[in-house]
Amino acid sequence: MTEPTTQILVVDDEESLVDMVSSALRFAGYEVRSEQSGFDALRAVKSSDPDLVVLDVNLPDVDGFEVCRRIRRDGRDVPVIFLTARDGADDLRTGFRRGGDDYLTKPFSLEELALRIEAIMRRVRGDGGDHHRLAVGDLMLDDDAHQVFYEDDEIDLSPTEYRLLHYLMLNAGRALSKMQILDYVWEYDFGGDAGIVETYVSYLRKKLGRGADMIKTVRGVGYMLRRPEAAA
Amino acid sequence: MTEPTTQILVVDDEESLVDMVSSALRFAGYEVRSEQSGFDALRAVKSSDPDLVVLDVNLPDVDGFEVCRRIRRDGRDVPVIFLTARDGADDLRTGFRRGGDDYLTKPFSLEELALRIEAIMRRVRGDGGDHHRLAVGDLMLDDDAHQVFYEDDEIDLSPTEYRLLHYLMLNAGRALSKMQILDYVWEYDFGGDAGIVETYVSYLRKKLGRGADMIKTVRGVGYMLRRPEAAA
DNA sequence: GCCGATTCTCAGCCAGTTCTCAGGTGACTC
DNA sequence: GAGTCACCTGAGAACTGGCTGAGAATCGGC
Repeated sequence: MTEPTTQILVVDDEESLVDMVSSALRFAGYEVRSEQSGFDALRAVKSSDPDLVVLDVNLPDVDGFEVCRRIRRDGRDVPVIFLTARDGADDLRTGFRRGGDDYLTKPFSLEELALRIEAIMRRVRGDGGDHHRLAVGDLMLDDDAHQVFYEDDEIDLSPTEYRLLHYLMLNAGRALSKMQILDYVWEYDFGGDAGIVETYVSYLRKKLGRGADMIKTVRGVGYMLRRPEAAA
Repeated sequence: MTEPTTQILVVDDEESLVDMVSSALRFAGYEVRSEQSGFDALRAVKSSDPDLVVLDVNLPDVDGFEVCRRIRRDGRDVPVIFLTARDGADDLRTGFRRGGDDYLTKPFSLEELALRIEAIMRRVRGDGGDHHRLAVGDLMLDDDAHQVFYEDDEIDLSPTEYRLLHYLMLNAGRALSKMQILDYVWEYDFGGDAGIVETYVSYLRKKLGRGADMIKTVRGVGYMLRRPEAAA
């Protein structure tokens, strides 16, 4: 968590997406640079030598694969996360899943992107061996097993519930607005309203049983996961 | 698992294949170096003295057999795994299966390659005496005999089922995505869709009988083999 | 070359999941 | 203490992902 800042290059021609992703990653503690075309991306890789590249496949000039190929040809094995449209991903699978690379189909949630980046950085740093766990009070989230425990009882969560809890745990002791949660946990093109966060918090609390009040409602703001001694 | 790192040299002129194999082996804990031509390979063997060579037969300059012959002539008996195209392999089969060597016809699965490498390294290290086994809960996989037992009952598996179970057991307690499984257990040029993983999990569960629920479905993610006491 | 085993595709079914909505409840304001 | 507002939660509709049986295609052993 306190390693030297990781530099990420984000490449996509949709400006709003670049903005969103960039600010989320900056917030997560990464140093971010962005470009909107293939050629600019290549130039940026050469000049700033990033630790990871988030690369859209559909770019106006050179496509993402070609950009990646050229990066590799220059002898850089920086990991790349490709962003692709939902359809057609299957055909591409074998082509670009290699060298520590990964891909994400649009639309994705920022939580998902953050998870992939973390996983890749862990792999690159070579600490793939030990389990990656997150604990707050009696709550424990095992990210490798995708399991959650409360006082050693396993709690079965749906994917969305899991992402929500993960986000809350990452920000334990900090109040998060419903909008913030919506932006992070849901796919970025989600059209509905923030009320759905309430519904999912309700689901979570029900499943947490006695641990339900670990999720504190911050009236007029949003929610917060209580740290055991945050009361002080 | 904690022996001094094994150095592997991967030689193939197809860049994407080299990338894929290299990263898979690195992930499996090997130290990997790669070359794309016969001469470069010979030079690399001399300079880095690898513990094992994965060698494509069809190279642009010198062919794989010749490379192997020259390595031997220099007095090195480093084991070699040849990669060959599917056709024509038959004639060669008897020819080069000797001296700790092995071969694999393209396309192969990464799981298969990993199994061969493991087997050879075991042979070379001389611990052929004791059986090489993998156990998770009441499941036991005997890699030498290629047999699987659940509570001492032998379970008869097809080759693909075996590779799948082996991969799951290697990663017990960790959720694996269907894509990850597909990439590792199936041949790398498999064109079909990830749904086939579901089918094979279904086969496995049927054969496992009472042990069926050791394979947990992680909805939205993939599958995981349950460890008996994952809480530790 | 035949036959059984194996691999793979496909489609229907079902359970779990996502999301919307609306009535209820509790908290804060004046 | 009445009104208002934010939040909670149950019900249910629509959808999705995963399971499995059936069958076609292929492989491999004899």
